[in-house]
Amino acid sequence: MTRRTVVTITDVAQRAGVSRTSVSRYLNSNLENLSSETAARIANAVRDLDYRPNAWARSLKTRHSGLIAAVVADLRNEHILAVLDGIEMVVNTERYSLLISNTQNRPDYEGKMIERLIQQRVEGVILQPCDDRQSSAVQSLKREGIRVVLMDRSLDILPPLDTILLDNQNAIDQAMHHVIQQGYHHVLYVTDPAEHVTSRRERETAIKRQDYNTLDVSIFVRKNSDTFQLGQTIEHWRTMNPEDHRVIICANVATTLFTVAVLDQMHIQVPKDMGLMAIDDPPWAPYVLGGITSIAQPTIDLGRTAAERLMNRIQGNDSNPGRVLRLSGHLVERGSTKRVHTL
Amino acid sequence: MTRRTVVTITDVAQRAGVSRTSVSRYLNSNLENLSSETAARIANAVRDLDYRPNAWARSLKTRHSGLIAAVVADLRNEHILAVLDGIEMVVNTERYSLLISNTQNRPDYEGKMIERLIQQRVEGVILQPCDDRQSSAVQSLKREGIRVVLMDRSLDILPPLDTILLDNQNAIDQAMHHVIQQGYHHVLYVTDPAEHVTSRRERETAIKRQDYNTLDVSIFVRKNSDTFQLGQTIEHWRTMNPEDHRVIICANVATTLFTVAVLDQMHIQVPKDMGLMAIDDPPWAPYVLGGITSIAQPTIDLGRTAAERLMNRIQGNDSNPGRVLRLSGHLVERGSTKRVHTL
DNA sequence: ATGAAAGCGCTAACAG
DNA sequence: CTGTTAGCGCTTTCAT
Repeated sequence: MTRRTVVTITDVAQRAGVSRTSVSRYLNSNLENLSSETAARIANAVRDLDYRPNAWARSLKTRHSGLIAAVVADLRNEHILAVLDGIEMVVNTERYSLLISNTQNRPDYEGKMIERLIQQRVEGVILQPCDDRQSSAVQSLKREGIRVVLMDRSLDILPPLDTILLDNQNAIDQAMHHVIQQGYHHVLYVTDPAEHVTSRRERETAIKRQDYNTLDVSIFVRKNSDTFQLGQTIEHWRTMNPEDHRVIICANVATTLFTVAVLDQMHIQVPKDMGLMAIDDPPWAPYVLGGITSIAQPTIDLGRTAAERLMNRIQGNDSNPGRVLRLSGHLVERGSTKRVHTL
Repeated sequence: MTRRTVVTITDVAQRAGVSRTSVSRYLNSNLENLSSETAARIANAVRDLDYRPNAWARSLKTRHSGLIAAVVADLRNEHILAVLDGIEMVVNTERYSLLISNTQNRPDYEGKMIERLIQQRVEGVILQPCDDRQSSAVQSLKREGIRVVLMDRSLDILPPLDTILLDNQNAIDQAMHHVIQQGYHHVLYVTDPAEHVTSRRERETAIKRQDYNTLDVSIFVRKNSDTFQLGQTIEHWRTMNPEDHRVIICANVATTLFTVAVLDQMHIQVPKDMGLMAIDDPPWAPYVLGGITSIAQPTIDLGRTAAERLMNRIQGNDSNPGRVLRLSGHLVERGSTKRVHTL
């Protein structure tokens, strides 16, 4: 093929008739120590030879790879797209490259992937941990001097790492207040298993607090992708609370889609038969069920902020202790919680 | 911090009381040339020191970085998620790491990013090109011996590269046949500017063919995110064709969402006032407008196949010429094209 | 079966 | 302002 033998800094130096040092200086914009004449000669040589510095060799010397990694729990979750976009923007602006790993919510995969990232000598990792207990991989990262920022979910670790989260407590509060304001009495909260996922746990805990004392709250935890269970639960819940002040709150995008599917199957009318709300506000929310009322997450900001925090640590002070930052969601009111038969 | 001085192969060798060569052999599973005793000693040393090989140093020697890149045109496009997921799976299985770059459909960004990837010495690139003219970056990749696979969109390049595409012609045919079968006469095709994006162009060309002679086809090209233009167009189109055999076909997810928003604003009923179809089938399609009829793309397969092709070239025969593979979409029939007032 | 030695392509003191 | 020298951490002949 056109696979010309690789051109190195030595080739450039020879062609320009200077030392490799000078070429190196030129490449790193160390122009103070270069006469404009040599600089020009080198520039030509670089152009002529179509030379590109080898990042590996450079990294080996400088201990600076220009690599950042984002380790996410579920790449199929639409929610993560905007977050990744936010990350990509920052990373790119800082002239770093972004590695992406998908752990599929499996701690064992997470460990393996982080291990590989360490060997790849990434400079920093933005991690959405899939299990709050699994901190050994993170410990390894720290031990190797790799900066870590937690995103979307946290980890029980001391000293704490920089962590960017949705203010889940606040999000649930906003949802509950809205629901109360609309005059609902019975809430069915549909969520994924909280177990060791802090975001889910925080939301569930918030839901369970007794502060919303006018509300009767039930919780449905989705075990698998079988819609039957939820259908049964909804049916039963409706029968038990026949007086129509019912609203379902979905914990995330996945459960929202899941719930909508079930309601669809059951031919349940929203908001006539019951209301529906969601945490997180995907682009299609306005057009499903006459518009789904939701608590929108600052998704891009989540990513952007996480990346900024990370870059900040990489490029300078890694000394100050990690801080937890909670970004607020905001209520987006739509048709799915408009009560119809108010009595 | 716990930032211990980095441990190298030399440390391991010393601790195990062997040479670096032996350690290297051990790491690369060159066990033929190692007594099981030394192997064990090395294994211990590795464990004790928590040693991790440095990928840069290794790459420098072996010219094998373990890095693959996916360069996509728009990371915010939901469609790309599934594709990336497919890619990630394969790449990960092959124990490579995946870099992701977002060109935001800007050829200048694309060039810069590819340039960076070359310096990063990735072994292969999966590219969704944002402009079919811009091939200089791709030429550079080839010149550096980096394998390239095109995905979703193609490029006017000779000799052709491996290319994985949706069979756009076929997708449009399926859509048109469905629409005819449902008894529609007037089609409004809503698309993004085709200019130098081959997927859009192929679809538009297919739409324009005269084979669908029972159909009257109009085309709306979305210039910006302003909904007013499309609203006007739809209004006019409806007035011109008052006899209700109208259907809108959207070229992709973005235009579908856009069109749905406009129809919503205009209080147009689907399928009562007009039908709607979409190319591509996002997860929410079943729940919008009573279910959007669509041509589902084999998104994961697109990604998976592209990655497999790439890995295949990397790991062996790069000799055979690039081939173009067109994957078929399939019709998913839903409520949005159920004609109501059939005469 | 094991080790010595020579680099991979680059940068960074240190001299001049 | 420029070049010489010595590595970064690893692999790989080539001896032994």
